Amino acid sequence: MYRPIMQVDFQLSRPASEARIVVAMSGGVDSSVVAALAARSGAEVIGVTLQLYDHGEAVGRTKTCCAGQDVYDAKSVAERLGIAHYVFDYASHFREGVIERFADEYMKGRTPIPCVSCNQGVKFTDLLGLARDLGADCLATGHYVRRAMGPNGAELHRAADPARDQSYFLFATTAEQLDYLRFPLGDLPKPLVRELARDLGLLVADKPDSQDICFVPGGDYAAVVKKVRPEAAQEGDIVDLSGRILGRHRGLIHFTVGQRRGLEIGGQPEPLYVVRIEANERRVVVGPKRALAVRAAHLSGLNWLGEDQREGLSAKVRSMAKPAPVRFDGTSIHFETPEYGVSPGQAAVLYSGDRVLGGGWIEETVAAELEPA
RNA sequence: UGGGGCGUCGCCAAGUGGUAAGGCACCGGUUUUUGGUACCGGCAUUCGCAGGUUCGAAUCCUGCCGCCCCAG
Repeated sequence: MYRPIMQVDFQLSRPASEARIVVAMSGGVDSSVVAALAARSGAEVIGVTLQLYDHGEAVGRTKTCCAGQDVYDAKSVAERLGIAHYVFDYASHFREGVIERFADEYMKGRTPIPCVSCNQGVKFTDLLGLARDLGADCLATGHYVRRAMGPNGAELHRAADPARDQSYFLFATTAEQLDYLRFPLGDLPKPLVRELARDLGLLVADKPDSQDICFVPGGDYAAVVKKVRPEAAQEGDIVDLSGRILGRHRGLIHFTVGQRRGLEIGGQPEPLYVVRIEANERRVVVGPKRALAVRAAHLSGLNWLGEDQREGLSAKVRSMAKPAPVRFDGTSIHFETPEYGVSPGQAAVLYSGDRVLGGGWIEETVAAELEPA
């Protein structure tokens, strides 16, 4: 039976037959399909996989990206597609730019987003530079996000499938990087991508989606942080909003603002949540849910992709949240209704409809004045 | 060693004769390319211990143990 092979537009500035596309291949389903789609486009395709870390004995696991098994999978896919494929060792870059930074943020009482650091550094700086060196017209990745051409150049938009949207992790992408990047999966629902993978006979078609932090094998990120920064395991007090000591904790790494579980403090009439983390005192401050309400957040490291728009915006303070209406004054976002669980170190990404206008890192938050219950 | 009170799951706590609520914590699952959140499920055959009364007690009686308060 004839099965139509989907064609996607790689938005090239010259005929595909003359173009060269570098595809970032993690070894997963998504980037494998991107490679396949690129190959179908008629352009010369070069698959590149970055070796970012090595789990050693953990090799063989299939839930993480860029480990031994994944490099092998990427290579196999490239072979089947008949495209060139290179593997580069960026482990030391990754360790410095992502893993150590991740640990240091926790040490400061903040909650990092390693995926953003990785996109900013290893992927969109190192790998992107590599693609340019290889003379490619663009670098294509498997991110679920859309790149659309607007009056002022390339724009970043949320994925068509809101359930898969990864725009949150790409807010720090600069206009220059965006100009060179391509995200062929942004318009496709995930099930279709898997279907394509099967139709193409890719052996990774049924590989499980990646989840958790890629460089943390068993989900125990605290163990990884302790390995890099042993001092991360220092104990401290857990206090309530008035400073009363309620208990002890086994290291700031285990906590993030808005967190409920793991405090091990019982006998309370209502659940306690981490309200803030005082790194210098190694203190975790907890309180009732209403104490988490935040009405504004101060941002740093702003990256702006849009025009100077400040009204009618919405913001996401975590990847899988529905954008909340906000006002932006240039450095802070002000929520129309209180937002909960806003943690320093996380990102605030600003949208105008489906378009990503930019975003920044949450430095500090302003508590909403709520009536005591 | 006079008086009073209390002892129910890790914590808080209902339940005073009819065969153990609930909350917190904890555990598991779902969701998720960050951390979290949320949701779903699990969680005392047993009520400080030992006897007794009763068809039947965590609930009544007796003794013992432990803790608290007042008075010393």
